[in-house]
Amino acid sequence: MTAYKSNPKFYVSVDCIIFGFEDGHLKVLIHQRPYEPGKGELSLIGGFVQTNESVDSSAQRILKKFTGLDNVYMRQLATFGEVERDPGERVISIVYYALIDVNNYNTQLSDIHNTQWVDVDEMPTLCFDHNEMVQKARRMLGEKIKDNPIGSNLLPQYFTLSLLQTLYESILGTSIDKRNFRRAISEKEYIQATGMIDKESSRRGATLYRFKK
Amino acid sequence: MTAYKSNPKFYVSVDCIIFGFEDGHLKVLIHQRPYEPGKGELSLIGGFVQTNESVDSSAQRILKKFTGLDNVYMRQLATFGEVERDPGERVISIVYYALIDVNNYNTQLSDIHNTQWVDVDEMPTLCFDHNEMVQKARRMLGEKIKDNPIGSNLLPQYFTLSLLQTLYESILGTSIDKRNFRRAISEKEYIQATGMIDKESSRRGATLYRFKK
DNA sequence: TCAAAAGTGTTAATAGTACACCCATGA
DNA sequence: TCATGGGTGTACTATTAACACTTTTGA
Repeated sequence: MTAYKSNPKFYVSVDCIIFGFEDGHLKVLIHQRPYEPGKGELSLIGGFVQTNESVDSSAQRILKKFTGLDNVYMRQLATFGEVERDPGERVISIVYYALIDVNNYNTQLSDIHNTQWVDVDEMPTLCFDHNEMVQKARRMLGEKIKDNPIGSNLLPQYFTLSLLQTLYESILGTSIDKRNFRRAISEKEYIQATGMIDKESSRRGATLYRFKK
Repeated sequence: MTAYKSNPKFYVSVDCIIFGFEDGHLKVLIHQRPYEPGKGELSLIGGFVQTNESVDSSAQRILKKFTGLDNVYMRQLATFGEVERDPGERVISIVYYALIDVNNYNTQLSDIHNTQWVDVDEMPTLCFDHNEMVQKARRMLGEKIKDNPIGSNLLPQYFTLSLLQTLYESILGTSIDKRNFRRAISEKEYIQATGMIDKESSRRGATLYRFKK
């Protein structure tokens, strides 16, 4: 074990890109950094890895602290390790992205931590390298949605195909032909129609779908 | 800056999965761990991140130390952060994979560090979570080769299409139809025929190709 | 003369893209 | 009655997959 002793140790942080889908737009949860350096600047949700937890657990703990949520879709994105990335001290940051349903998280916690949703297409300047992290996460999400049913994590349990299409469009940043989209979705076994009709979003009413589990 | 002080620090290591292509097989460079814990066990090439270098630079330094090579294709794979992953002390490991030409690296360094190439399809048991790292890197490589000209990093400057096909087959773990393969390759603008003929590998002789840069 | 690797086209199936109109309803 | 979003099918194009024989040459 003494062989390790000659090496330096580092602060290791976790930063989370928490995606949500609201008003037809893909959004990211951010807040004001509560301490120096960069106090008051906009920042991703983050925290430091502790000794008694794995890095993955740390990410889960942080997500729960800010949203109240457990058992969330979360994946490791990448590690950011530039020497000067944090102007205060050397911190190596391991970045995760998570997908949550904006209608189902703890808004009290949101108030406490002053979090807010910002449109991923209109990201303000964030502190440090956080904008770069968001860009990378967004590209990853675009790759994922092509063959993973990740929409289930961003949408309410029941949803119309129009809403699902809007989600795809906002993640991919493109517009999609309605008929082609509906055909493609109907071929996916993990999305199924319920008998229910949504009368909120249109006069005629739209079939509600859900993800199989 | 004092806000960070209450948090723990960690050893951070870099482990490299160095891929090479030899005798028609995809191989990984490993060696015997030179210190405890696990001294003498088989291990990926690795080392500790130092204070004066970014994590990326650290990976480059380690690669150079073991192979003598600079300017190598190397990408970050993932970070492994389980609490007990290293039985000695808590070490968070950031994993990279690299592609090198087995005919063009420093074999003196290889002797010094006792490195050896092992077939990725016949991996021995490595220490800690290193086998898991290799598996993940291999999957990543399979994804990459589908639309990146990464073969240029694993092959000599001039190569036959048969050799290129064998490379693809060993990375993807499948067999590929020769005519379909050659048509697909001929449509890629980054691979071009030279006028040269290789007379080593066959009686008839095969056209030598190269990657454009 | 024969073993060994090089080289070469066609057809079928599948996936993706483009495109426009009628329907049901509540205000 | 009309504005709003819901719902539907077909033709074209591009990509992928399956498949077998001839050529050249050194031993």
